[in-house]
Amino acid sequence: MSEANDQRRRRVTIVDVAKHAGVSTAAASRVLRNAYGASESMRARVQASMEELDYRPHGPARGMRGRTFTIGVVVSDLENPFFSLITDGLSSLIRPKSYELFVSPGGFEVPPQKSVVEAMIDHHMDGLVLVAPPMSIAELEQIAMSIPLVVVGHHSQSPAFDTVAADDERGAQLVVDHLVGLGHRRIAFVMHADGRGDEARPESHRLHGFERAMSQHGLASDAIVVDSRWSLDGGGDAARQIDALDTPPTAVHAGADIVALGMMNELWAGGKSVPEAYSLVGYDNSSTSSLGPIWLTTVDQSGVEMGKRVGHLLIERIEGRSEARHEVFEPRLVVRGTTTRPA
Amino acid sequence: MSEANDQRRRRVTIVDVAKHAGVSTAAASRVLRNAYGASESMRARVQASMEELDYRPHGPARGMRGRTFTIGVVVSDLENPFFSLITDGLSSLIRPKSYELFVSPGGFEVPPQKSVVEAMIDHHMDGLVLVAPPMSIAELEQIAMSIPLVVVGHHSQSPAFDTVAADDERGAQLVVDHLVGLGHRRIAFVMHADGRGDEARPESHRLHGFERAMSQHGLASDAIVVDSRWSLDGGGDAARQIDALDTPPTAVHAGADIVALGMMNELWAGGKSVPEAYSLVGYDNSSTSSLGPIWLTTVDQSGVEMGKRVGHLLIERIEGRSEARHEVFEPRLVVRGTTTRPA
DNA sequence: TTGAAAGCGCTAACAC
DNA sequence: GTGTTAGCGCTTTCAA
Repeated sequence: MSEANDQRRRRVTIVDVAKHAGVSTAAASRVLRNAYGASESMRARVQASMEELDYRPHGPARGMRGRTFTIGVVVSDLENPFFSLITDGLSSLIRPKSYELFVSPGGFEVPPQKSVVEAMIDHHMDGLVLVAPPMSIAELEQIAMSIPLVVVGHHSQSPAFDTVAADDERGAQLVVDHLVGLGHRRIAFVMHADGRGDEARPESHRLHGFERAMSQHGLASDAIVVDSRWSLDGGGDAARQIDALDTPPTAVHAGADIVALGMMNELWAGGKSVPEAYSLVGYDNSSTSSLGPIWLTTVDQSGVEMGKRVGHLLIERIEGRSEARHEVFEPRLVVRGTTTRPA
Repeated sequence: MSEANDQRRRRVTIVDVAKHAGVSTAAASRVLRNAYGASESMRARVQASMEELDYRPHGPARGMRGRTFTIGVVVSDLENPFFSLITDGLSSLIRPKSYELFVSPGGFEVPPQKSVVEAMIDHHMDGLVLVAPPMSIAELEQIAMSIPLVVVGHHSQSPAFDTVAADDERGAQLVVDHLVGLGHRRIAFVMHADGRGDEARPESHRLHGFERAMSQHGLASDAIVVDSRWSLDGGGDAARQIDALDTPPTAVHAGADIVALGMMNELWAGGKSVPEAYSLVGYDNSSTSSLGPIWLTTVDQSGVEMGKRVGHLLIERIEGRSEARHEVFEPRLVVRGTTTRPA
C-alpha cells in the first residue's frame, strides 16, 4: 500500500477497470457497451474486473459522447392514476435494458411543459415520452427533431414521431351503446373545451364517437354537449350546468374519471347522488373509480400494456428506426354501479 | 457566408457564445453560473449573446465538472397523492433556481429503491430526496455519503442527512382525542407491520402516539392494534381482521388514507358502510379522502409546505451546509363524515 | 481483434 | 477583472 488512502473514495472509472483487466480503455468501453469488436475472453476478463471493482459508469461522461441511458417522461401532474399505469408498464420494459426512467411534472399548459421538455433535451436524454401533451402537432414535430419521441394519448398520424393511444371513438361508442341499451335517450357528454378544434386530442375523438353513436341510435337531437374542463373542478362545473338545464339528461358520459368524480362531488354537496340523479360514466378505469363507495362505470384503457408498447417503440427509435408507428389499443367497458335504467 | 450550411444545426456551445460576445469561454462560463468575477458590462454582453444565439447549456458537460442542476426524487409509486403534494411544493421552490426535478418510482422494497438511488447518483444529480424510504438509517447514511440528501417522512436524527416530517405522534393523538371526545372507548389502530421495530418510521410514531393517547385517556386496555400493511389491500385485510374480533371496536384509526379506503371497500363489498359499522379515520388528507361519497375524517400534513421546505434544505446542502437539520411539521385534524358518536 | 489518442462542452486552477 | 489551459470519464476514429 504505497498509495495514500483518500479521505473519500474516488469513483472507479473505466480507466481503473481497463488497468485492472490489463486492457485498453477502448476495449473496456466496447465491453461496457456490448459493442462489436471484443473477443469472448476479453469480454469475460473485463466484466470480471467491473464486477470486482464495483464499477458503475459515469452518466454525464457517457452522455458527452454517446447515450445517457435515460428516458424522460413528461406528464401534466403526477397524481393522475392513468399516468402511473403508463410509467409502470414503461419501466418494466426499459429497466431490464438498463435504461433509467425520469418523470417530470410539466403542468397542464404549453409553456411549462415545453420548458420541461427542453430541460430533458438539454440533459441529453436518449428518448422522450409525452403523455397527453397540450402541444400542437407542429410543436411536437419540432421536439421530435431533437429527440426520439413517443406520444401517448394523441391521435396524430405525424411521420415525425410515434403514437400510442386507445381508440377513443370506439370507447365513447361503448359508453353510448351501454346507456342506450339500458333505455336512456337523453344523454350528455362533458367536453374539455380547450381541446375543441384540435383533432389529434383524445377529447375530440371521444366527442366524435359520442356524437356518431348517438346518431346511429337515432338520438342525434337528444345528445347534449356540455363545455367544461377535464378536472375535478371542471366536473363540478359540468354538474352545475346540467342541473340548470330545462330538460336534463338521464345519463352523462363525463369524458374522464376525474370529471365524473367532480360531478359526484357536486351532486353529493347538493344532497343528490348517482345513479339516482342520473346515470354517470367515466373514462380511464382509475383506481379511485373502483372504490366501493364510488363504484363508477368507466372505460378501461389497459395503461400498463400501453406503457410497455411505448417502451418498445421508443427503444426501436433510439436504435435507429425513423418511420413512424401509430398504435391503437382497444378500449373495454367496465360496468359498475353508477349506471342503471332511467326512472 | 463562407461556411457551409450544416444539414442539421450543430448545438450552440459556450465557445460560440464567447466568440459572439468577444470574450473568453471562462468569462462566458462565469456569467452562465452567476459566479464571482465578471463585470456588469461583460455580464450584459454575454447574456445578450446567449439570448441571441438561443444558447442552452449542455447538461452532461456541466455534470462532468460542476453541477448538473438536477434534483432527484425517489418515491415508492407515483400514484400516492401525498407524494405529488411534496413534489409540487418542491418544484415550485427549485425551478426558479433553475434546478430541474426528476422523479423516479422505486417500488416499496429496499433493493429496487436502492438501484434507483444509485442510478441518480451515477447520473450526478446534485441532490436527492427520498420520500418515505424503506431503507434503514445505516443505508440512508451510506447514501448521504455520496449525495446531499433530504428524507421526507422519516424520524431519524442522523447527523448525515436532513429530514422533514410531520409530528406523527401528535397526529395520532389528535385522532384519538377526537374519537374519545365523540364518546368512543374501544378503538383500533391499523399498523403497517413491516415497520415494527424501526423507530424512525412514521408508522412507529403513529402507533406510539395512538398508544400513549389511549393511556392518557385511561383506555389502554381498550386499545386494539391490528397488524396489516399500509396499502389498499392491507386495508381490506384489516377490515376482515376487525370483523372477526369478539368485541369489535366502535372506531378505527386506519393509520393512512389508503388503508381507510381499502377498509371502506371491504365493508362496502359486505354490504356495510361507514360510519354505521364503525367510525373511521385516515391520515394524509389525500384528494380522494375529500370526495363527497368518501368524505373521510383524516389528518392533514400540509404536503406542499413540506415540499417547499425540502427544496430549501436541499439547496442549502448543495451549497455547502453539512450540519443536519431535522424539521417537524404540525399536523391538523380534518373532521369529515366518517366519524360520529358510537351507537 | 486491439490500442493510442483526440475530443465531446464545460469548469476550475492559475496566470496576467 | 479577464484569459489560458488542463482536464472531467467516456466514446470513437484510426492505425496497427
